[in-house]
Amino acid sequence: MSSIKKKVTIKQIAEIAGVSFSTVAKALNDNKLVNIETRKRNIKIAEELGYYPNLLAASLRKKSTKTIGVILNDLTNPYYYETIQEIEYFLSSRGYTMILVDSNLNLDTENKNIITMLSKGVDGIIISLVSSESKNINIIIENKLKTVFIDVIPDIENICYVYVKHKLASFIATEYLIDNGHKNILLLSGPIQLTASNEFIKGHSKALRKHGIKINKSLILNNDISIDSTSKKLIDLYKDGSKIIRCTAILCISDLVAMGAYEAMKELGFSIPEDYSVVGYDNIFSSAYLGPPLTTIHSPKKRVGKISVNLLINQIENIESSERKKDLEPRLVERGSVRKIN
Amino acid sequence: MSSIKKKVTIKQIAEIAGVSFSTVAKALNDNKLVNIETRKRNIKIAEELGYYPNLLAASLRKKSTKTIGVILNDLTNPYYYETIQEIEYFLSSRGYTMILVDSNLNLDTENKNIITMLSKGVDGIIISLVSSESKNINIIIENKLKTVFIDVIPDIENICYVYVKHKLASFIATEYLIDNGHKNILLLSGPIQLTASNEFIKGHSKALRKHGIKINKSLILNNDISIDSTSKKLIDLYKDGSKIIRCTAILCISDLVAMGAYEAMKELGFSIPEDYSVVGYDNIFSSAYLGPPLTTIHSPKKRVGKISVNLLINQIENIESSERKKDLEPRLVERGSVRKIN
DNA sequence: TTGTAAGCGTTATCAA
DNA sequence: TTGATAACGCTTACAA
Repeated sequence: MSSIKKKVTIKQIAEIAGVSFSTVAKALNDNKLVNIETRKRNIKIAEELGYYPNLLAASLRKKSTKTIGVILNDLTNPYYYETIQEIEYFLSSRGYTMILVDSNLNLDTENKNIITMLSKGVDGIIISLVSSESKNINIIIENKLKTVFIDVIPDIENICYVYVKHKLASFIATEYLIDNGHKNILLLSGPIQLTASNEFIKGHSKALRKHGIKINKSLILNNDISIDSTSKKLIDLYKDGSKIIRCTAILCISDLVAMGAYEAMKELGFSIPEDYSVVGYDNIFSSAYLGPPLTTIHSPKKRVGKISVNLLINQIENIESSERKKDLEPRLVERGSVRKIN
Repeated sequence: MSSIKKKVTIKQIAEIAGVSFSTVAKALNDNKLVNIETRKRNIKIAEELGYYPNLLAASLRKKSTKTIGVILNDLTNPYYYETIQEIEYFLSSRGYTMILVDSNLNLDTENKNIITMLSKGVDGIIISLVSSESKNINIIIENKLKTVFIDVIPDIENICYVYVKHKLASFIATEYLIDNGHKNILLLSGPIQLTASNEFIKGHSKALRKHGIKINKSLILNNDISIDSTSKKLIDLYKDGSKIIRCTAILCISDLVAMGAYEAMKELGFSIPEDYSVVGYDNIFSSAYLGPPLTTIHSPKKRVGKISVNLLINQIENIESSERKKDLEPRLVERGSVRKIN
């Protein structure tokens, strides 16, 4: 009320209410042991004074902050945006709040981020690791930090994770291309040190094998997952007269990469899908609106968010649930970037 | 080291080091009053034990959490993604960390979010309000919460904000369309209660007036800022035989709205820019890759993030800086969605 | 039903 | 140069 008011605490409320501050504390927590009248009166006074609890103090005492950390390996990737939205949504509906940090694909930053979460006392984290084999995993385990891994999953017993089957994604995509008559498929995978890159290649190879198509290693490329680097790569390849251009389709490990392919084709004067068919992976927000709309493998990004929150909170609140691992399946979304040939 | 270790505190370090815990505390904070040797030794022990400070305790005592709250009115809007990235980046480079919450365009949720930030003791907030006239602003002011307003700015003395001139945006866009021969421009603005919607209309009208074009109120529409609702609206309008379709250009308050226009045109069998020219506003990530690439007014989303962090931290750390208000200018980005007519 | 008091893990003041 | 101690604002046994 007064304009020079200091932050109000339970002690001040206690003074006004004429009870001890511990009674106020109980009252504000709606403790049934406190007389209903006292409770009401204290709550009323608290409201009038504009009281809000100091959660730092409470957390210090209770050893629970009701906040969880979200550590992403690359916030720049639009892939994560939908997941973040869902995480925020479900977290808040469960009474939690989110600290969001970016590791910038850097192991040291990731390490720093994990320590920060520990220091700030989060109840748990949801993390997409920079690498599935980093030492940073040890910090998590040694400190018994409750965590759900998403996107990149370390190969460790008994961890809790939500995964999307990358191998299946490229398998589906490749079969789809084959069904549409494509035999010369250029595979644009990600950085070679990324587990996901290799899995994507495996699924692709598996589909080729299944259909009796010879695997041509020169048609499998590892490159950064970004529009610009993909576009540049493709243009360079073309200018160097690579035979890669004899392919009829391009399968990309990410819609971002597919967008890079779009850019390159535009630059080179080819059109999609007339000259080259393109299939992406992720189905990010914008893919449906590209010219032409991108045929892609949908990754259930929102479900990843929702489920990871559930797994994590169940862990934290010791809610009965044997589930600790979720492998989600991607699915084909047919749009306009693939042409049937024969 | 031991597998059943409890969280290590300065007391345990003190015991091992054979000094008092307060000496350890000073040592770990690199206090020069502590003997250099003691300092080194304590730090070494801390490292060996895998110590990390309990920031809850420190914050409670120091009254600073080194975390700032980011409260967005609609996390679902891709517009915010780049801003979030920048905020995270600059915050972390200044040693701060971010709590991110979504108000879902709901005043009660916004209120709850602000209280949460207060309770969690954030050092300040960056907020895009649900409404520029909400009572929630009072909570912020009464509690002297350091804040930077972005995107929607309340009309109040002496606040700190980063703004993008919406009026200028639509002015630029309209002039550009006029320069390209368009006189019948359909303006797709946002919800009528949004200040931004009105400013967008004002800038548009100003440009029309400047060029002696009569303002036709029936060509100004208020509608939700979303792809689907825009698309639906336009299709309905067309089917109802509205004369709106006699326009030659559509100016949209957001790229999202422009995307809705794209969808509608596709559905209706019109093509852009041949049949209708379209101009957007925001220049979100995907706009450059639409078919055709969207001509739009670029909003400096990243700069909003960067500057808001600077203004906020300067406030918090009492760094000399008279700046409290920043009005950023949008600029035209010509791409392929506008046709020159005569 | 209410109150006392200890404790959460730090920081910071003052004394030794 | 180091140590004792109070304090930050709350929760929670336990006592009254």
